[in-house]
Amino acid sequence: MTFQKRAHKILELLEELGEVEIRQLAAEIGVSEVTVRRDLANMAASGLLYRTHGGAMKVSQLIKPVSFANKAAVNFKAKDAICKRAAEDINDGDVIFIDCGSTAFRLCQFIKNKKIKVITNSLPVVNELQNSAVTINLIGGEVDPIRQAIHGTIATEHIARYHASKAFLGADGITCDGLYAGSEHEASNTLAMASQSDQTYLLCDVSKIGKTSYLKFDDLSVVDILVTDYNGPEITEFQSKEILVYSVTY
Amino acid sequence: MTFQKRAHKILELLEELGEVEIRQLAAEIGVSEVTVRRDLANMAASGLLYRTHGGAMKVSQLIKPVSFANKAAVNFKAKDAICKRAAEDINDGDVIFIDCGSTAFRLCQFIKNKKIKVITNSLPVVNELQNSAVTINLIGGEVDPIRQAIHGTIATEHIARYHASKAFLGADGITCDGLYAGSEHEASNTLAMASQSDQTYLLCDVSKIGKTSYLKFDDLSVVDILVTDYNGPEITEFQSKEILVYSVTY
DNA sequence: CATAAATGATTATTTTTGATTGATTATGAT
DNA sequence: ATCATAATCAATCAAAAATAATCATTTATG
Repeated sequence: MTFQKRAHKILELLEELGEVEIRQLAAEIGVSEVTVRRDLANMAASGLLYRTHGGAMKVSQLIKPVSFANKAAVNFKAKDAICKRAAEDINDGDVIFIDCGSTAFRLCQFIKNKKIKVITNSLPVVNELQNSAVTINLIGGEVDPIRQAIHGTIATEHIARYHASKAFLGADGITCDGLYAGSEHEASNTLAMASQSDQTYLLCDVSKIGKTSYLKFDDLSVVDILVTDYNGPEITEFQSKEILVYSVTY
Repeated sequence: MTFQKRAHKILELLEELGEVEIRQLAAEIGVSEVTVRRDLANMAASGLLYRTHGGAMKVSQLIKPVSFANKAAVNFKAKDAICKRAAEDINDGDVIFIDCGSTAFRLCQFIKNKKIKVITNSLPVVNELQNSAVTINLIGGEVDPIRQAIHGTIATEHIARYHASKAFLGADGITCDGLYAGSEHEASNTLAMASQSDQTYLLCDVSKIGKTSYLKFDDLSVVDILVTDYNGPEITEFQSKEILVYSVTY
């Protein structure tokens, strides 16, 4: 039983039940709880599900605003520190892209009072910024019910009609070779946003650094600034590729 | 029983009852009062409810933007009856437009189990159809924070790229002379949806019949079917304009 | 065969929960 | 109004459960 097969099974059960327990999954799939936990961590990082204490639930079942439930989210302290640093570069009057994904989502809390325009394909971002000072443009297209984001060719084309001063992007993994995504849709949206903005920020907590996923979609050429809580040896490699690195601590 | 699950339960009970006591919640959910108190503190901090001595209260409707999502909405019985009748015409395989507005929103509950594609510019519709059998396409563009909908020229252009078999539209007012809207944006979206679908249904409860608003945007030529709880004299006039009228009672 | 990756067992750490206790707040009688 | 009583609350602590981290073992892969 490979990871892909288990992931499929888990998503199936999740779709059917809305929420699942680790105990239950381990028994159902026939692997140890440790493995299930690892799988869930992976899938949560890709935005396929929301990790709870003892199990997982569908992202779409989260209570809105999502920031409420997210207090217990994976690695949220690192993500908050990253986003706080990134938000310092956002000024009134800016037009920014915000990518979908749990990391970029945490940017919302730091920009609520800024007079900016946010263009996003993430439904949680829209919900979160609902009653804030920012004006929101939502990318149109197919709704991905699992990731809670807008995807598809129409979405990608729609992004191309906008232009922003800064883009705040996420990725499933990043190595010195490039960026990795969990799905083609996400990759093309991320790339589209990058190409339509003056500066692109990549928000990556330590768990993403050095990690690869099934689809490599960029050789790091689109990334201008990497914001991360990681400070290991790869940092200099990123810098040698003309990437400015913001190292944050918390 | 995780925190998220309890939060759901609490919000559910709160929505139903208006206010709840800690004793009651503890018994209902099957956890200690201490835990309930902790949950309520968390939720109150996020503005999901008001904490009272011994329990909690629902936050006032004024503060919540999506006011038409709950049963307290205006005239909901008539709207439900209208939408129920309209939903009978929706079959598996259909592609339909759903307009923004409180009336069309109530269509959601009747189509959750249909295998259809819904194209909409209404954020509450997207939220409501989240865990349903339907696939959703969201119109892109500017987010109107008051109406909870997407509008603007990009939105109108985006609608033009789709085609649907049926469109379920709303209006601020309808007379024998035409349709009235409260804003240009809404009007152009409604018109765009109408022109891109084979059949257009207008969902209007009695309070809209005979009412005018500041912008007349159509002379009834785009309306194929009017679904309403009104059964006064104007009905024959609508019929004489080649509009099929579904009169519902409740 | 050697290396790398994935899995499972074990242990330490963290999170969650519920009980207890003293402080605070509401209620009603005077 | 004031006080006494009862209820609720916040804080602390301990137990249980879940998680993260480490290491050994198994399984794949070149």
